[in-house]
Amino acid sequence: MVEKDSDRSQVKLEQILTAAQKRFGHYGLSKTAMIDIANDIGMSKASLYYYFKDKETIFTAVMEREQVLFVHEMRKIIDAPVKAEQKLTEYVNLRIALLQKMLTLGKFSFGSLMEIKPQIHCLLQDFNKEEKKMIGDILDYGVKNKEFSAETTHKHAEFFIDTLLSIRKKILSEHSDEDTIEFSPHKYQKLKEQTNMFASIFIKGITA
Amino acid sequence: MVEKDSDRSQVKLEQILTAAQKRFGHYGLSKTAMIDIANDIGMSKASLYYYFKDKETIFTAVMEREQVLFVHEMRKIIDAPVKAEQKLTEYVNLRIALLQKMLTLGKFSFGSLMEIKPQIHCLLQDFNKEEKKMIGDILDYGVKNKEFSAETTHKHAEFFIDTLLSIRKKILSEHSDEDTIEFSPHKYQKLKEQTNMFASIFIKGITA
DNA sequence: ATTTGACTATTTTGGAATAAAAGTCAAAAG
DNA sequence: CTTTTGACTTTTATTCCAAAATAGTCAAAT
Repeated sequence: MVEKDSDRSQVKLEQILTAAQKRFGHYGLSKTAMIDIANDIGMSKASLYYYFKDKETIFTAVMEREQVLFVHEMRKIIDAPVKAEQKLTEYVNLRIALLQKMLTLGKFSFGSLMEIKPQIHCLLQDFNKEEKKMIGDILDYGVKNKEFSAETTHKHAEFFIDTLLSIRKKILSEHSDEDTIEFSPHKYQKLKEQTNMFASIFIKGITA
Repeated sequence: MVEKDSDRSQVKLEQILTAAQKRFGHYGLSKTAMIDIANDIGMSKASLYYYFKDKETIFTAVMEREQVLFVHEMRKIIDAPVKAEQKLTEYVNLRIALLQKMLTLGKFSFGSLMEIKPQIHCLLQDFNKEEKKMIGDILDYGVKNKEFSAETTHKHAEFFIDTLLSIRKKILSEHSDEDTIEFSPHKYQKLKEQTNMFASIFIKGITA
């Protein structure tokens, strides 16, 4: 594994992640072989292990990239001078887009993959916390603005994130014969409807 | 299969269902053999097929019993002269109790069983519709009483039921290593908290 | 510091043999 | 005619195993 962060190393790292992301996007985690990624960038398989501990770590790194990007987008929304209500709505829409990326990326079933691989599970859990923090910030901002009633914003943020996750999981797991999930336009539509409805009722429910 | 509904037949039917319910409750659907049920009531396995088409039908019948009981309880609540808000709250609590019965009964994973067995899937779908109708009635009642804002109660009822289902499924599927689900006190508590919070925010969200 | 071929270790796959349970039916019992 | 059953066939689940594929290691080379 690489220790020193030379420019040369950084380039290689990016190269690997980009190739891996393409493979994972097409074939999913399990059906992508390390040798495939290596061949794509004209490298030997063994070299990959110089840069990354194992396959799971590469996958995790790819996911993390997307998450970081998402958090950046969200921070922009959080810092924007608009009503808290609008921030929540934008979050919901942006979150669906992220889901879409994650799914086409991994072709994983929420149910199986997450529980088994500890590293990925851990990453998602951290991200979940980050999300709750962001929503908590939005709610606090809404309370400060007399937009929302001043209740336990922490609990509300947790509830908001958890429920949205529940909705996503349920809709995605419908009709899943195999362990791969296809994010059909129908599911996309349904998910959008239900999450938007949830957001709108949630907002009304906590409005001062 | 039995055609004529003699008293004698009815007694046998009940006997089978009761024995089956015990077995399913202890060992779940897949780990309960027809021969076990037959032995429990001193009958030959072949006789069971005189009364029921197949194993799945027995299981379905057992589940249906519980559902019918639940609907009766709910109708009592719906007809009671209390605020719609209270009716919704009572529904949520009663619904958790039903879930508990269903789970100890079948030890099934929502994810696997339901999709595969068409008959059970169908029963649950019908029950789902029945639930939406009941909640729709409560919402209509609430609108009539000026308790709730007069919006599309039908859509709201659907959303309410679907979201509660999502929440149940997600919490139940947490940490499920095998395909059996244990309804631990911890999960029970969590489920209660989240569904109650959802109900309370939902009610505020649609209150006039 | 980086790369790799040759290596080992682990996982997955497929298939055949086996066991277990589902489901059928003709004949018997009441 | 209704109900029951032992003996039967069919289907499904389990086990075992060998072969193939893939993950991951390491000493030597660049």
